[in-house]
Amino acid sequence: MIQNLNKHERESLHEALAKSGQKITPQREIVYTVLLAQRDHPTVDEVYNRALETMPGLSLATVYNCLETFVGCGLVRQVNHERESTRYCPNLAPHAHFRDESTGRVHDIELPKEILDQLTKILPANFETETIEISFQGRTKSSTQN
Amino acid sequence: MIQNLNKHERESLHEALAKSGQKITPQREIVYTVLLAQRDHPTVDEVYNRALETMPGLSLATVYNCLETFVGCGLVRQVNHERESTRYCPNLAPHAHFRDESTGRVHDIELPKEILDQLTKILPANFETETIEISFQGRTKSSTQN
DNA sequence: TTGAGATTTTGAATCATTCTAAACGAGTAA
DNA sequence: TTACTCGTTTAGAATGATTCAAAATCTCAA
Repeated sequence: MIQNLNKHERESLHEALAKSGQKITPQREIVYTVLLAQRDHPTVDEVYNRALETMPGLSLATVYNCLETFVGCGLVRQVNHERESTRYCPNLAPHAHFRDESTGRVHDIELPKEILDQLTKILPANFETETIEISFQGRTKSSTQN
Repeated sequence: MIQNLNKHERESLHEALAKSGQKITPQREIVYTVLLAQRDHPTVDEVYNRALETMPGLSLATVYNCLETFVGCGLVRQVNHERESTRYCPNLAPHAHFRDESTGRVHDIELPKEILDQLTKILPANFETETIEISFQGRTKSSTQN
């Protein structure tokens, strides 16, 4: 079952929403809770189904809305791979993603600050970056499967 | 108007198709020609409309087919940004993409080999990469607009 | 407690992409 | 030449994730 948000988690949610002038709603709390509970980069549909267990009346559109709101206030990142359904990730530390083609799973890859710095340096001077997305695609060589 | 393929370009097309056991067709030549003629990362629809000028009967499905074929034989790369239409890019040198939010345009950014090397090093040992996608999103600070 | 404005809900609409089945075409064997 | 085979193209239908619209409901500041 899905744990409630702890004090710190609830605070960052409320803070982030307040900062961008949005309201706290049960739906938003639950969707955020679902994201934190299982950090496996779920799709909207997966979030929806997990959230339904706690709030049976919840609608899919609301999940879309909530997630969009979270992305808007920087609480959550979108993960896009090819044309697949968008996935969502509450890991705010700079990181890349590795998508395992055999399982479809997405793994977070910690991203050293130096590399990020170097990356921004390859841009022409007048290019101002807002977001950088780095995604690997490949396979994991079994044995110690992650 | 769209130039024909030069000798070298036609050769790489034929070679790539032959290597993966596929046929040379007028449609494929035209679609490839369109891609080389204007390297602005067109969407399928844009490619389709440009190609129609040369081959009025061409169908959209065929453009999808051709582009998929090219990606399959490594002649062309897909460029995905968020949920937008897939764009296509005949630049085979390793490079990243910068998407200008104000214009929607996508710019190629040359990618130094060292950075690529460093990037593959941050992966766990058993992760085998097939493709890496690096995309920046932001704005260009006018003045010397590119 | 109230009212304004934000949010949620349902179901319809959109739109890029994929699928299907029939027609076509190039190359090969007879 | 003719027939055959297979990959390709075509048109249109189908799919599926996402967005939209309008009405109902809720949140929060006053």
